[in-house]
Amino acid sequence: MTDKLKENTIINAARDRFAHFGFSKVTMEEIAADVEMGKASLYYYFPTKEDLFSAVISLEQEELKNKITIILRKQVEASQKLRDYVEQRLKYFQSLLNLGALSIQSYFDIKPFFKKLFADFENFELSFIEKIIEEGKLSSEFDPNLNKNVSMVFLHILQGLRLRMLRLNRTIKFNEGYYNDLKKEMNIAADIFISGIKCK
Amino acid sequence: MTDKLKENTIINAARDRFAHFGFSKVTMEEIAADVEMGKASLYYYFPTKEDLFSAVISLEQEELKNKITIILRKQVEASQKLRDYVEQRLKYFQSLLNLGALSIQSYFDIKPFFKKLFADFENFELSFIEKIIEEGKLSSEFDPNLNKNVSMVFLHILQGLRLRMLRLNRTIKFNEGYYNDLKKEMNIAADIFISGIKCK
DNA sequence: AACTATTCAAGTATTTTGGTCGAATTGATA
DNA sequence: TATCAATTCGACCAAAATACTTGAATAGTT
Repeated sequence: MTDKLKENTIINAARDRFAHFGFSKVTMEEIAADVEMGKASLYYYFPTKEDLFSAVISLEQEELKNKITIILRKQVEASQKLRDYVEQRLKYFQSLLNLGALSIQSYFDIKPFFKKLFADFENFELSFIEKIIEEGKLSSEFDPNLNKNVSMVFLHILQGLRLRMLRLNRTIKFNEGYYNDLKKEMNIAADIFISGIKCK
Repeated sequence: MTDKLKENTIINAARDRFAHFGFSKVTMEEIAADVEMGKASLYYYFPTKEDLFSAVISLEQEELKNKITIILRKQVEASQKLRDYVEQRLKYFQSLLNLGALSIQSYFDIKPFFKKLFADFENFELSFIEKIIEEGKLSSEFDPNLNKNVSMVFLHILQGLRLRMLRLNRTIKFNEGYYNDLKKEMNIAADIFISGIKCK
């Protein structure tokens, strides 16, 4: 097995564990056992547990980026693309929750090693939204005189809604009910927003 | 809130946690937080973590006992009752797995504080099977000259199949695939057994 | 043979966590 | 109000778990 392949094996095993138990509940030894290695061998590939976790998060982000890129290429109107984005983004949020990457405090008291990862991703998202809105302007679907920060505002609205739900989410798992509530809320917010930036 | 009620609140919160993460992955502090108490208050009701866990197991067992008792009262032939029992018992097995009560080693190297709990339950099961088989004999569905240990053998066959599957179950969760395999296997075994004790 | 990449058993240092204790609080009763 | 018992929790401790290291062994390559 090649080096890169083994790394992926580890990342995938780690993802399965994290997705089920969350970051703090998974030990390096367990992951090592999953891939049938000694614990120390894991440290050969990933210098810290956090690095391994970062790799998992990166993978998740990469997957979302792909999905988002696909949305961008679709032959639908810009407002539909925004709606699709909202949906995919919510799914990603849920998987982060399961991974144990998010909690009320970790969202504020965010560890330094995650900061960059999330910041980069946020930039990607922002430029994605900007592209769609630009597209909508060009096709006369959206008002051409929109404030240039409108993309950022949209991004922040979604972030705010998620954060709010995170605060409520004191239970073990982000359960189905909460998830659907948040989904509805997001869709409504997106609809209003889209309607608000459309040409009158 | 009364004393008994608070106890149940704790047990239920604990059950939710254990069902999701397993015994070893749950801390008393987490359970305390769930019921909005201090950790020390939990120890007021349950002197040890194992005691709390026992209470959860007891609850599960009680629920299975109820289901089994209902089966006994049904107006169906004895062989069908046995099949119903096999199904319910398998579900209970799965929930124990999720609670983290079972693992390959814990099945052999069973902790003393569980021993009695499981032993009592096994006796209940045995007498349940005996009743059904007696019933089948009376209605001439089963061979009246059966060896008196036939109930115990049936019980042990099921135990053996579960134990075997437990050994295979090295992954994180007893996944759907394994579960269905075990279910099929159990049903086949039950069918053969039933056919074997029927009147010819 | 010489060298590099990889593995792991057996550590160490730190954190977590099961469990305790005594003081504070609540609430009923007289 | 005073008293007493039931209940709660902050702060603590000892033991266990766990992130991470080290150094030596092994596998693989040239």
